[in-house]
Amino acid sequence: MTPVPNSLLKILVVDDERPIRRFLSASLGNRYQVLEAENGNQAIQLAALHHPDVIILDLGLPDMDGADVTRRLREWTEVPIIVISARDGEQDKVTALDGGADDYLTKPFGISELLARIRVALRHSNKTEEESEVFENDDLLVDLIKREVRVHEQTVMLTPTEYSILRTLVNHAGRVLTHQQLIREVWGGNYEADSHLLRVNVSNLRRKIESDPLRPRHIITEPGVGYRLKEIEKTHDKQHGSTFTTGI
Amino acid sequence: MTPVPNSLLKILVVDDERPIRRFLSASLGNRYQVLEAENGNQAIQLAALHHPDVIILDLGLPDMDGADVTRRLREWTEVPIIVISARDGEQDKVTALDGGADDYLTKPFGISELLARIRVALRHSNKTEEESEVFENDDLLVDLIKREVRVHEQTVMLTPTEYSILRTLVNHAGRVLTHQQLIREVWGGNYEADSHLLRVNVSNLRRKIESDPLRPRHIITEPGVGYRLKEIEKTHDKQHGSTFTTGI
DNA sequence: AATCTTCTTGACACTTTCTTGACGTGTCGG
DNA sequence: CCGACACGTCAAGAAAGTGTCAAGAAGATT
Repeated sequence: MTPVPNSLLKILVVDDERPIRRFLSASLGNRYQVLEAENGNQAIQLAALHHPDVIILDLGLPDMDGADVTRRLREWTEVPIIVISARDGEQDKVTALDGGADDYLTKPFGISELLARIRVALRHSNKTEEESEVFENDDLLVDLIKREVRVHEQTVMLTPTEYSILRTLVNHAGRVLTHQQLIREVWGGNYEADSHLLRVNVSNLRRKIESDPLRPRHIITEPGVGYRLKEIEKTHDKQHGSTFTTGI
Repeated sequence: MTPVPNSLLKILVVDDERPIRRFLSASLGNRYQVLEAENGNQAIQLAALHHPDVIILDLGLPDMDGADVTRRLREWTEVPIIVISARDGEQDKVTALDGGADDYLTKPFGISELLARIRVALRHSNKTEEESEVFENDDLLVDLIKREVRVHEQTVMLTPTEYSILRTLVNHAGRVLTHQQLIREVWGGNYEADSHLLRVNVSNLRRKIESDPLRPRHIITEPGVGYRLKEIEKTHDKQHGSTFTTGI
């Protein structure tokens, strides 16, 4: 499990026809790392496992509807989905786009157009990720670009899972993340929700980044809900405020 | 308390042919506020002046190339640009998309497809916007996105049940909720109707959010019926104004 | 194959929250 | 004035959630 897309960008190609898969793989293989799936279930599994940067999805799958695949994926990820289909009907396009797809190409299409639309999709996701590249609060500093975490100017080593949890919290700093949301984001969509696993990892994470793990100041527990990464404190409030809120 | 954007979203239509502008304006006018430009300079001026949420750009403009318009716009804004063009060549599409456009439609196209692609573009830009649903009345503030409750600017900690009750009341602020409705919403549909349980939790909730629990000003008891959350000022959503720079 | 790190699972102590029952208060009609 | 009724408060046991330790499993590296 590699939670961080460090080097080559990954593209998942979903199509039931082998020749088309091979053609796309060959066309994209120069620039991207290509994963292939031949049905919907395999697509969802691979997406959960590898966290691709773009998904190219053919609508005519044998086991499930393309719209179902999109919906299932959208439950836990916002990876750009480019739908390709032989059907040129306007209603098909509207259904797919409203169902969560980001683009729709009608077969046959030129490979350079597909590449250009992939670049557009990547541009979009890059933009959102760069919004919060560095998080800093008090003695904690998280650099999402360098993948570096510092406490009191000291670099600390985190395991991939720990870093993945922290990264997710940083991306939604200040907001409560439910156990489910964190588990989905860290372990993938089809993982059975076991909050115990999450608790152990949060415990380990706290031991590394909290100066007093018994009274955590960064990763706040929201009882019954999940966790929250505390943002910059207000100046006039000198007590460590009980910025808690819980709910279902 | 609707998650819908506040005012009407603005769309800038750029096309030199008047009939097409009129047609698009008529088609989009139901849902969006439409601005029209007939050349590149006008388009850039209007974009700078009105900050539209989406730009629909025809490539064949009299005064400047469509690619130039895109480039000029991209110098200062990341507003989604949907290019429409009569030219179906693949190279045209690649050039436009790599030049900063977010989508490319070949004329003639169906209006419902255009609308769907506009929704996709809006979905993308909305993703970065931090909308919050906030209920505010006097000294009480409930942020349903952050799951944060404040009284007198002080964050208070609520248990999951308490928060669930308060959230239900906020969602129907001003209206009376019967005991049955609240119990069903908080504990689930098949729960035995025991209003005593509800009373205990409301009591605990009041102790936390009412400055004088003996004379509650927010959660009003409607004898024999249920409870009501008093509202004076309606909810307000956070705007996506450029005046707010939430630095990390 | 041996070693190391990391992940996962189970057990346990601890804390918080939920639920129940008892009791007090206030209102209203007889 | 009294009883019936609905509501609010308190306290204690039950239930659920949380944090930590430790040992085995899985995977990578050498």
